[in-house]
Amino acid sequence: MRLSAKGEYGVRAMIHLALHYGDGDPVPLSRIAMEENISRQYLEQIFLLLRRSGLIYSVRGVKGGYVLSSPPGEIFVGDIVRVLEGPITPVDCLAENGARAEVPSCGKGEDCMARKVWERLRDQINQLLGSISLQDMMECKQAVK
Amino acid sequence: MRLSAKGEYGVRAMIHLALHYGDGDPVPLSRIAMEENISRQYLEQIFLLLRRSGLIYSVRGVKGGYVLSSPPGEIFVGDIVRVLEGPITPVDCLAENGARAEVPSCGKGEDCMARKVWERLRDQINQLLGSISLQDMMECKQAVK
DNA sequence: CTAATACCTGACTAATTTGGTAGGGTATTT
DNA sequence: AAATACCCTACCAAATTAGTCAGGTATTAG
Repeated sequence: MRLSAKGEYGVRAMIHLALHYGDGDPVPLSRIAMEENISRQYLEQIFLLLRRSGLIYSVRGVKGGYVLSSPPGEIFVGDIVRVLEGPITPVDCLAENGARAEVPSCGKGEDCMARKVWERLRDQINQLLGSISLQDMMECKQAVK
Repeated sequence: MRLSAKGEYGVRAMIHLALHYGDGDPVPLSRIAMEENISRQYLEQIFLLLRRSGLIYSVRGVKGGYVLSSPPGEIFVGDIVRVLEGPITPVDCLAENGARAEVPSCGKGEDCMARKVWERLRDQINQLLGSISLQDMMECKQAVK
């Protein structure tokens, strides 16, 4: 039940961008890497994913860098984590076949007793991560349950 | 944010034991492995951990097998997951130094904005997994929030 | 125009984790 | 004494993780 460094770094970097949102000019990756103590080349990989997902956009050239695509209030931790870590689900057996509920490897169907727990857990995690925006984090607001 | 097969198998196997709790005789591992569709030798590794943790005990010999150490109402999903997957924490920076709050690798201290999110997430997951017992799962009860 | 800055990309890699197997042992009971 | 079933160590292949390397391309300050 652990995020990888990718997700952790990604969230930190996005907070960093949020703090400079509205400054006028983009934040260079090298600066984020330095201040957040993350390898520049590794962070580039992370930003590649974030950019492709549309959460941020880039400006090339001398005074280039990265900018949030939306205001901090409209980007949620869950969005970031999903982009960097894939779908949030405690076990594979309920990953992304959605309402189909294809019979999983365990051979049990709807009557799998463990399944209900994992569903509840998944929903709670998603609900929590989907309710905290970058804005909330900047203001240290506790998200409302 | 995913459990490994170890945790998933472990919970399934423990539910299996719960269903036979009070039967009088222990459930052989080979039967659980077969009915749950898990490799016997892999399940042995899992049961080794569960036994050492005290959640189950074993009976050797011909009609041997495994038995829950406590009634199903007193064993919680969180206990099982913690034994098999280690402490439940979304990121390492808040793993198990407890109240010490040693300054983590990111170099930031208390004022790390991401940290609060991870703490909340950790607490919610722990609370949920700590509130669902094997008994609840057998009865398909939804744990009370 | 050109040098510097900064993004962009693919390939590679060492270490760790994961999900097992193999092959034996040991205790107990029928 | 033979069968059952737990016990334990060691090994392994594949995947993942957390990066590094070595370049490329776009833009702009001067």
